[in-house]
Amino acid sequence: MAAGTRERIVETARQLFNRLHYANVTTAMLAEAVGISEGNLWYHFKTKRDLLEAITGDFLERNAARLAVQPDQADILGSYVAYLGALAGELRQFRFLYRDQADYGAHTEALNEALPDIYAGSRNNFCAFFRAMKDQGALNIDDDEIADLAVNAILVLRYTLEYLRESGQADTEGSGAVARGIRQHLTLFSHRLSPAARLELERRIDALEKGRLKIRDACVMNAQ
Amino acid sequence: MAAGTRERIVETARQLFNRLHYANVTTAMLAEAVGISEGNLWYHFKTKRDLLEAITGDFLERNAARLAVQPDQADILGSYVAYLGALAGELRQFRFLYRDQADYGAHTEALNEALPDIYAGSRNNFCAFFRAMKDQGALNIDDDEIADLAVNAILVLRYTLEYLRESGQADTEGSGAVARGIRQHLTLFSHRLSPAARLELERRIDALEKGRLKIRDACVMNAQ
DNA sequence: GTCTATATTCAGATAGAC
DNA sequence: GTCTATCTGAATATAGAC
Repeated sequence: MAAGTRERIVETARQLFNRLHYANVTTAMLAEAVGISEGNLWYHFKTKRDLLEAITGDFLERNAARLAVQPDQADILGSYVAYLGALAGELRQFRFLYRDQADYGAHTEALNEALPDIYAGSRNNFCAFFRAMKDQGALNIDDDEIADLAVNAILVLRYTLEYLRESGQADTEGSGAVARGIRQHLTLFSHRLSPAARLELERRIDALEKGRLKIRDACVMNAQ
Repeated sequence: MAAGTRERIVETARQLFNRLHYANVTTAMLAEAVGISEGNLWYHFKTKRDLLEAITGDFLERNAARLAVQPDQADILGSYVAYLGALAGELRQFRFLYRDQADYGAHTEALNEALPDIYAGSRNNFCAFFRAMKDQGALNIDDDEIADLAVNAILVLRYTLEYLRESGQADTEGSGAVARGIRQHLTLFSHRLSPAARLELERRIDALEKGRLKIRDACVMNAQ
């Protein structure tokens, strides 16, 4: 029974934080959800913030892998969609880290320091992809417009979640909110894509979502 | 000395909430900032939430006026920039109401119920402006692209503030964050504007910002 | 209307037995 | 490693004098 208590705490906390907001999840609530006593919680994590730091560490690791992605020149559109998939998973799995920043002081120093680089890295990623698309004739855009398009793409992908939540539409796991962000971001440059590239990109994004659904169904079956 | 204590509380609270986050402003802090005792605070507002409701009421009133704006067919670009100015002022003055929604439960029922309509109304406003620009030959866009452009405009204008804050850049009053959002949103459709409309829009946005600066300078002088 | 003093609540954290 | 019992501190709110 003792096996992996720490891991179960981290995993349960991440899910509860995503669902209810970091500040609204009490240690009593968390202990009950994990099925242990509060005292045991404090044995594994000296403070609630220590727990937050553990989750933040997982996030930073996964994020670093995403930022290291480069366009595959042999398959620009395929690698772009793969990148979108990685970003989408990150937004879903670490939803509260992105969302609850509004709660000043709720964040670890590590994350606060990393965020400027995370956004800068993301901008570089998108610029690299858009430039590669342009070089291959798939995207019709001026050089000096690429950086702005990258920022717009980040804004749409990242904040469609908040927009849906604020306007009363579901934004939690399984609601399809991240997928809607991906669709919406396409409207930023769809009209600048070659007809072939446009079709291909839409086809691959469909496939990405179908894949997600299959994974989700498998999880539901496993949960029985 | 008693004159307008209630108003001073509301005004001071709004500013503190904007600067520090609703949840981080304690009633003790607020009472000290206003220069009254905590007991007196409770005389004017039975609960902290009552105070929030008073501010929310001010917001909803101002917001309703903005949503009622229609494009002036005789001066589309001028009325569009005036609309942007109204939206910008709202985002600045009621910053925390937009931002701290992540703090689940921090909001009044009134605002939670109004938000879907507020976003829907804003989308309608932007659609009306873009359609008018198209009809006058200022904007080159397909009919079925207008709704998406409206959503993108809202996302950029509203969330550039969060993007700047998260990435470590100032987003508070006087930082120019809202102005940056206005600039960024222009990149969504700048390439689709006629050269004349493009120049005219940029000129008017410059003027809007200059006007703001003049107002701000005046405030600083008055504060002496 | 405004103050001082006090009460209430509850989340975060500790102590020590098992 | 896990539990039960208890403590602390901070924030919201009340009571009652002036």
